[in-house]
Formats: sequence, C-alpha cells, structure tokens
Amino acid sequence: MKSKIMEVFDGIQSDLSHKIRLKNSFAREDIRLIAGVDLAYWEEGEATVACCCICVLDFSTKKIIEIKSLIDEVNVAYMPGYLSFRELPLIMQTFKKLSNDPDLVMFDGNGYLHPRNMGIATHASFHLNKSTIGIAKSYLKINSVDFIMPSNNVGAFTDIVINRIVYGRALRTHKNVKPIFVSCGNWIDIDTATEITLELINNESRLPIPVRQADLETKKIKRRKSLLF
DNA sequence: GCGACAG
DNA sequence: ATCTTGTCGC
Repeated sequence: MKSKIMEVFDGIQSDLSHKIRLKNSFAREDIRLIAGVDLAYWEEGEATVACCCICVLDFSTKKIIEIKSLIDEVNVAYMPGYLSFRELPLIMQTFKKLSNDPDLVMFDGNGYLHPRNMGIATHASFHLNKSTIGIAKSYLKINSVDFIMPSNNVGAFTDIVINRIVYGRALRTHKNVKPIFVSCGNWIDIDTATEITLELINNESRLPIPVRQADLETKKIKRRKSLLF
C-alpha cells in the first residue's frame, strides 16, 4: 500500500521522466571537470542531520581541485525508490557553494536503474541542468529482475534489461571485488557512462574517485562533528 | 506475520 | 545510511 506522499512523489517523477534523454549532450573532449556527491547521516537529539559533500575532479589529471560541504537537518524519511526527495535539498544547497562549474556529476545511487527511471542521478539532473551518472554499491531490484554477475575481470559488465530496455549495468571495477551498478542519469549514454566510470577507478576503491572522495570527506566531517559532543 | 529494501 | 572487532586474504 502506497502512502499519500508517495503518490505525490510518483506524480512529480513521472512528469520529469518524459524528458529523460539517454544520449550525450557533450563531446568527450569537452569533459574537463567531474563532480562526485555523497551524504552521511547522524542523529542530533530528535533531529536527523546530514552532511553533503561535493568533490570536483579534473578529468585530465585525476586530481581533486575543490571540495565543498554543508550540514543541515533532514526532514524526509528514507523510502526505497524515493531517495532523491530525501537528499536533493542538501545537494542543491551544497552545489551553490561551488566555485567551479562541473561538466558532469556522479551520484552515490541509481539513475535510470529505478522503478520510474528516476533515481537520484536522473532526478538531480533536472535541477542541476547537467549530465549525470548513477553509481550504486548494491542492487535495487526492479520488477523481480535479478542482475547477472559479470565475469571476474576488470571492465566486465552485464546489462540489466527490463522490458527490453537497458536500465543499467553491473560493472566489475576490480578483480575479486563485488561489481558496482552504473546507470545513466541523464543526457549521457550507457557506454559513455561506463567508460568514464572505468577511467576514474584507482586501486583504493571499487568506486570512481569523485564519489569515493565525497564519501571519505563526508565521514571525516561527521567524525569531527560528533566528537564535539 | 515475513521478506525486501539505492542511501 | 548506521550500529561495530576481529579477521581472512591479496
């Protein structure tokens, strides 16, 4: 049984979903800056609080050139399938603090690989007006479709196909390590999303550098914050 | 009642 | 996401 708020959220997302375009809106050589976004949560008394962090990476040198973060109260509960409504307010606030203007944004979560093709990466693209990619660490099952484990070598992937449409990919970024789930956010195609993701993998993590750095930074700030009380 | 369930 | 120690493996 779906709650009233879920019905409202469904309406918002189905309106937006008609505008999704899974084609590159850029030339590969024009990608200079790529941002990664992540959040960490904790409790402060009765309130739920989160830290959002955005890391901007120079695609040519693979170095982080800017890190911005923001802490604020979160008032939307987590509901599987509605993550964007919980995280988008903080994300948009944090983006305002950036002095660089990324050409592409990667999110911790799904994009097109979602019941309404509107995971956080896709939903956020409409607010940011930027190409986006979804990077999830675990699989969100849709219509009872399981993913097929890719073979055990770097770069191996299997398509996640639902109703004859590719929703996303299980991608192996390291040997002997669980795959990640890559999906288009918006204004990008799945092959390009896969290629860029693989280019941003180093030995430290199965996640691409921008998302990994945002994850580390968000937890660093959280530790420093909870140590204060 | 039980299992599923991005983060 | 978060609560948590040691431990097995490359």
